[in-house]
Amino acid sequence: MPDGTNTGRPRTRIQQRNRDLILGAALDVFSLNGFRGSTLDEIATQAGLSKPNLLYYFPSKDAIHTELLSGLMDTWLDPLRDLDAHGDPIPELLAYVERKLEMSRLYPRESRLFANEIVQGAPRILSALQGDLKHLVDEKVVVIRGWMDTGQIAHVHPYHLLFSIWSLTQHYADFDVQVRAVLGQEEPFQEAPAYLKGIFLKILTP
Amino acid sequence: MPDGTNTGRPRTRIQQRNRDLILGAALDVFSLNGFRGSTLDEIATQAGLSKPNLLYYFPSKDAIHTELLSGLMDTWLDPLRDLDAHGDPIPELLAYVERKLEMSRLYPRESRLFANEIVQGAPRILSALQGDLKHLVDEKVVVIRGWMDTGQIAHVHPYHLLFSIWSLTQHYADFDVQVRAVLGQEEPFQEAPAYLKGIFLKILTP
DNA sequence: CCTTCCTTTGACCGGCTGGTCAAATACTGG
DNA sequence: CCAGTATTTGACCAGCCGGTCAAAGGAAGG
Repeated sequence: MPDGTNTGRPRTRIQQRNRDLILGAALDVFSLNGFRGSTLDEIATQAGLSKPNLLYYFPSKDAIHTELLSGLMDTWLDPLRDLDAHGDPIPELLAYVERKLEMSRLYPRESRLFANEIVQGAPRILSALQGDLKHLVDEKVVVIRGWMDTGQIAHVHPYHLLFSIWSLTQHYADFDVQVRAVLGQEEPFQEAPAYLKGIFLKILTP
Repeated sequence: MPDGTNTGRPRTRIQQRNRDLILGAALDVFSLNGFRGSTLDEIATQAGLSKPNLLYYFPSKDAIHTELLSGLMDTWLDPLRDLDAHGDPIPELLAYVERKLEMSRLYPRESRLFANEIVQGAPRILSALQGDLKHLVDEKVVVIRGWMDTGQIAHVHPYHLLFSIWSLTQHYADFDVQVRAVLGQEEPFQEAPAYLKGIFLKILTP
């Protein structure tokens, strides 16, 4: 019956299991090759299912990708949502940096999926970027500007400050190969938290 | 005659022109879709040539990609090479940041080509990362450590410092779509130089 | 003008692409 | 155990993929 499965039925264990298998495999493949560079055969093999079986659960390659992206968008913005306007500004921002870095460490595939999509022009999520993302950012920038105006943190361009946080934290997931090639033995995530905390403290201290 | 054209012959105007056309078109296409997501037909169309004509000048899709990457690697590392051990440390590092940011502004396609390659696991340039790149970085890190030990700049993890510079500057090329979606009207490269200069001054001041 | 070499192309190839379908198989409630 | 439904699959399709090739078209020197 599945595919879109818009009928409000509750989804059986086997449906749940196979959808999870497919989405997991698709995350592996899409995050490594981008949308156009990935094939259904590869996803099917990775998931341990046959290709027609994939298409029994999802109507198309596009649908799998869209499902992944839209499911991820929320999770990805959660750390920013949790930035508390009523918290202590500097610890609050440092905690945000830490949460974002933790996302890179725990969910590198998700980070790379986004990176691929955006590097390649964000054809499928541009509207989400201009909508949900921009609105959330605008809202939080008001908070940050407030902290700056009351002298609680240094005055820097708030949008570019957020870009810095995204860029620096996601770098450890997206450019993992390069980071490891340069570091050699050293584990990237051993020093990264302290390093980032240190530099953002300098950036934010008034 | 072309293809590999290992014969030492000087290359005619028409050969030069068509090779340039192909490499330019390939840069457009590869940087937007990654290697596997790009097709020879697309590159040929973009170059205004027929597909067999492409393959008259380059032996394979792979060869075009490799040519682009290896040609780019040097250019990409030039700003770091120019970091002068005998210069004034802080201005020297800020100038490096500026050069890297300028690269993102002027050569976003090249930046995205690298980003695609590395995000996707750097299958074709891993050895260059572990070789040329690592050696150059190791060499410059010695210089930077020297500056730290003599108290001329603040003590921070030198490798992660370089990652920061790469990450922050390349972000404006690689995530251009997202940056613009969030900023709305404002031109990213209007505020970016001053912003980055400001934060790196804070990071580096002892 | 002819010859020679460089350049361009249309037609073609086997293999892979996303996707379909009917038939076979497993699972479930009665 | 059976009926009915959910799941799985082999065979298949048209179109695209990277790449080949023989033959045609151009340029340039003698």
